[in-house]
Amino acid sequence: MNIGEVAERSGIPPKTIRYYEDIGLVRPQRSGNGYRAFRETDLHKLAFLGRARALGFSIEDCRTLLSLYEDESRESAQVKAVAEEHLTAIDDKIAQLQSMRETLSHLVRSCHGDHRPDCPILSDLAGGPAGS
Amino acid sequence: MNIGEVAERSGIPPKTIRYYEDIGLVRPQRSGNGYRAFRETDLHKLAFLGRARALGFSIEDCRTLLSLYEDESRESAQVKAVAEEHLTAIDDKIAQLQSMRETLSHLVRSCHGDHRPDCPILSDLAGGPAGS
DNA sequence: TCTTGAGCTTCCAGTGACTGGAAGCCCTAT
DNA sequence: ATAGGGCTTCCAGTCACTGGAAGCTCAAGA
Repeated sequence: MNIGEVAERSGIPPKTIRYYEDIGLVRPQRSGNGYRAFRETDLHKLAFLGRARALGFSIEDCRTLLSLYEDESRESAQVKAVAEEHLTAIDDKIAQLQSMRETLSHLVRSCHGDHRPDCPILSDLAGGPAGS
Repeated sequence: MNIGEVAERSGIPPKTIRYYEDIGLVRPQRSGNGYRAFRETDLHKLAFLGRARALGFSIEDCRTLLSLYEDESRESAQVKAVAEEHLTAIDDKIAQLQSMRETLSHLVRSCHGDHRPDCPILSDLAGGPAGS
């Protein structure tokens, strides 16, 4: 398989596949013409990577997960630990965004949003409660 | 004021303040010795930037918000538009993270996490429902 | 056979918003 | 005189790609 077909079947753009090779996540063989020659296992790996990335795992996490996947003697606890840590990071991120969201939506609601210059959003940014 | 004092009072690290000068967000004067000489208005601007960044506004949004802040003839609708767009982006991000969170927490719950190698997390990554 | 166009290759640079580090000047205190 | 801390600039690295340029390969059509 050439890179184009792999890209289509895995849903990962050619550029990204080349990048993954650069950083050692996949190691396709080469044909005589210098083209990358992917086997089914490479495609499988890339699909794995695509799903892991879609769940927000970092590239380094993906590397770990792939190596666990290929390690017959892994312990599921290792996988679970990686996933739990990531889950915690996601929760933290959500909490942070929700806190921003709360402040921001409050400010947006309090701004009349017309042709006049007074704006509680700017007042808040300019110095906190001085504007409220 | 030198950069150190401004950093302390605004909560923004010196490196970041220099970066903000590089990209034209602040324009401190210079003393005879080449040191940056910040006035109160510069400090005020940096505090404004710190709050806007804490709400997740991009640097470009911050630039816009600063210029609106300094524009006496602004219309509050302009400010509100920027904030609403950002709010929508935050909502999108939260939704995306919550979707990840849901899938991931489901997988984590279904993994026994012991010394055995079978792992529904890896099975899912390796090909979706084939592992369940 | 020649050409055309798509697909492949590599390499370099840019994204956002900083952050770390090196080399070196300035200022104050001892 | 020297030690130290603070200031300066510039370069490089972060993360995960992504765009673009220059050039090679291959299959199809005139």
